[in-house]
Amino acid sequence: MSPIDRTVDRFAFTIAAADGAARTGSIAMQRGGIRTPAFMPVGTAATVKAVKPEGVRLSGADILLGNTYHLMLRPGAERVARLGGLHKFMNWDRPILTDSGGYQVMSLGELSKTSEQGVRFKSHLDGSAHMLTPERSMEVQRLLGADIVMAFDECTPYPATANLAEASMERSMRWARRSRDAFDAGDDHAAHSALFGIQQGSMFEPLRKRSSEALIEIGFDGYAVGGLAVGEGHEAMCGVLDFAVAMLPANKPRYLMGVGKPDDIVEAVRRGIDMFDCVLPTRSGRTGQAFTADGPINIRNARFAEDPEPIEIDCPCPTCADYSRAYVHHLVRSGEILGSMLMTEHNLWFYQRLMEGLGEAIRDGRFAAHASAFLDRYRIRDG
RNA sequence: GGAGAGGUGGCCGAGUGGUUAAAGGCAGCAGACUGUAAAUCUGCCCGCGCAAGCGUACGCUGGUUCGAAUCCAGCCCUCUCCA
Repeated sequence: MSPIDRTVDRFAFTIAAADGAARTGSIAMQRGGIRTPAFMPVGTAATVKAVKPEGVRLSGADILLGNTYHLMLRPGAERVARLGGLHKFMNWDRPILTDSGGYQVMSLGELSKTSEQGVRFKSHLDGSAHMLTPERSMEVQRLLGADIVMAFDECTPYPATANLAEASMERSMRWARRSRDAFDAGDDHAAHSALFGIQQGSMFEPLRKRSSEALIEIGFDGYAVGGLAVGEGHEAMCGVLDFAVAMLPANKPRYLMGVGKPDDIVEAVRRGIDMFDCVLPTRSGRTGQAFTADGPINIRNARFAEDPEPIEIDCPCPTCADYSRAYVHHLVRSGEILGSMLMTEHNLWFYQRLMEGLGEAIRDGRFAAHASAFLDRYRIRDG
């Protein structure tokens, strides 16, 4: 059984150091601490694809992400609960954050129908009908045993007109209220887990502002920025973060959902974001893209066929310790499972090292220099 | 020796008179991937050319036809079965 240490605070965020708007610290939770800025690997279906939980932990991750919608359909939240909860089920005893299904409102748009009550999904697996409401999303996340529960929202599609963005945001705020109420009714679960609200408002500053005020009024343990990295591009996203982050309480963790590429993360930390999740290191690993300090490379490219060097020189990850680009190139091209495993492992280590480097720089008061050095090097493509 | 089947672009494999530089798959060369409907998707893929286009091309050689990968004749080769 996953250890829950009830002598530890349910949820305590401490900022150890700040440099400009960037900050570093930790979140204490009963299943373990979370160092910030944090990157959470995505384990949608109760698995970070192609890596065992022990491998995820070795990369340096303190927390990972699971998904309400996917787990509700398969294997089913009640089944996971009968089996002792998600931590025990997947053999990860540290904190887990579960997304509420809000992203699937957008990504499965053609299979869903939204109303004030909630969202009716047609399962992408078998076409069966399912209803996800704020109340049901809270219940599913409680059954899973999530440590950080996300309010049920709608990830507003991009681009959205001001009118549509406003209507979508306002409904997400009503759902945030219902999420809060339903979460608080979950007694024992609520006693050792945390609830985050999600800011929406698309690209519009007044909407982001109103969303923030609504969330703060309700009160959450942490605040997420949602509805970004949905096609607007790096510059536009940074433009929104310029005003959106400061609208959220400085003494609570701020989580930028679904982000991102390494340069997105650097820019978001610069603006005061503490937590991230993204499928990129895992998905790209499976599709042949490896992240390096000199920018991403596609390991399938012919130029790596006889390259005896590791994916990234000086990388301390287990893949780079023992395997050459030529070998991984061969595995990925051959469709061998080990190729996905080695690539994913490297990318997860890269992301965790990125976060560590940012935290260190903040502690040392040299964030700006560190960020520009990183970005300069990252944007020069590896030759 | 007899009977039958067949030879198409790097490979496999559609195509039986014009809309075919020739479907599709694989391999190859690149690109994309952001709260995972993803071990996925997209583009290119005979030569020269930015392009229009030109040149080559469906075993080989001839022929029929306005027009042939497709029809005819001969030849070469492969496979299966029977002796």
